[in-house]
Amino acid sequence: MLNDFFNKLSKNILLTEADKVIFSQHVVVKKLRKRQYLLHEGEICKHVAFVNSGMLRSYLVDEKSNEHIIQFAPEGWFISDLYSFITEDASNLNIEAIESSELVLVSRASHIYLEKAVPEFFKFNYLQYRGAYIALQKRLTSTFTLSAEEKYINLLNIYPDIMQRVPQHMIASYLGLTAETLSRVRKKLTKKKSEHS
Amino acid sequence: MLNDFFNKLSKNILLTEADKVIFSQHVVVKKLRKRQYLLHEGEICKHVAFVNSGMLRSYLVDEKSNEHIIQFAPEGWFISDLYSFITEDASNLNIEAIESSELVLVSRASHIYLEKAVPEFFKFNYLQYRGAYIALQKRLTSTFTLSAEEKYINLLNIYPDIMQRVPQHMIASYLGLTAETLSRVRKKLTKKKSEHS
DNA sequence: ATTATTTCTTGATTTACATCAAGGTATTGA
DNA sequence: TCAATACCTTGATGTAAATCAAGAAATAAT
Repeated sequence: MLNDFFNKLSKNILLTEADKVIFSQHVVVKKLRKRQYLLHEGEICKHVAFVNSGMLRSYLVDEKSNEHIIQFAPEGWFISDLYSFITEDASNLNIEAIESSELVLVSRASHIYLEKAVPEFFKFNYLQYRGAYIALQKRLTSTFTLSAEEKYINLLNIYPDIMQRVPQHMIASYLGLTAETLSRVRKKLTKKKSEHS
Repeated sequence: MLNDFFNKLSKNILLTEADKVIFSQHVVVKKLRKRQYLLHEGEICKHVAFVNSGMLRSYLVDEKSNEHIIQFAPEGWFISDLYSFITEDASNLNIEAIESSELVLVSRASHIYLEKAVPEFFKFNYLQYRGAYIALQKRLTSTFTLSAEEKYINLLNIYPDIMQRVPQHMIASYLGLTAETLSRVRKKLTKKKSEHS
């Protein structure tokens, strides 16, 4: 049940069997069917979720009720609203399963406990946050510097696997484009490709 | 010399006098005049800099040679290219003093050493990265969801102090706007204000 | 003091992308 | 298996912000 979770942690830190026992006492496994929610905006985010299988997305709905996808989380990834999780303020985000998924949930109290009880977990989170910050900075610069077409190509290069499993309008939403614009970009790209041969 | 630096750390962690001695042996104080650089793109980022006084900016230059400001760092802030600092890959960023500044520099080797020798420093960085990630996510969502005018107002609310010290074209660059657009936004806002009275 | 540089403004024009609208194609579900 | 959603495409039109251009103000430098 927790194997994938432990393997993920073990990629960056050293977990003893004793550590694993501690973890197993402080996490919960949960299943979500496609289109079920882990978090609705307005709620306090109660968990960090590790995705054992399936895929989730977190997104925000703006004034004009357009959705903006913050993150995709396929198997092997974590997802949460870290801001709400830490501050216990109401979240602006929604977290939804876009495939039927199995999750390992860590509550706020458990998260704090585990960082103390398993110092390597503290280190793991240090690395996660640092990496997430760097990745997000790249995303920000790509939204500033690239055209719609370049953003799309760039994204395909970074996450080819994820982009194959996700509907186009969600890719558009992640990139800050409309579905129509992305459709036209794709058309142009296939035309380019065929001319190339 | 290092008082501001220690005060900053002490806001989040507990530093002993012994810790301070260790720090003082592993950091370097450096001054930059206005328009001098801490980092040029293509170089490996060798330091994390704490700003004792003055202000720096980090920015990236795109294909069309437009500048995009990633970060402003006035006194009390840290600045670096974390990606390059960690991976030792060449940086895409430039870091420049926009006022004459005094910095406390921590090299990569010292950073690693200090995190081991002063566990509280490791914790400090954990908190820094986590906070930076959350702040950056807010910045990303504001670029997705807000109009030019809203972005500007939002930024003034978050960093009123910094925005008063920085030329407008740099504010524009930070927001992903042109200087002309920001100038027009500001004109419209002063008009609104005068109508209000 | 006055030249030079940087910064800001304003107008005219262009452009990338959004919006609106409507039909087509899958996929899902009783 | 047929209706209902969800998803994708295409065209026509609109628009916020970029670009181009040129001058005015402010700051800095000699």
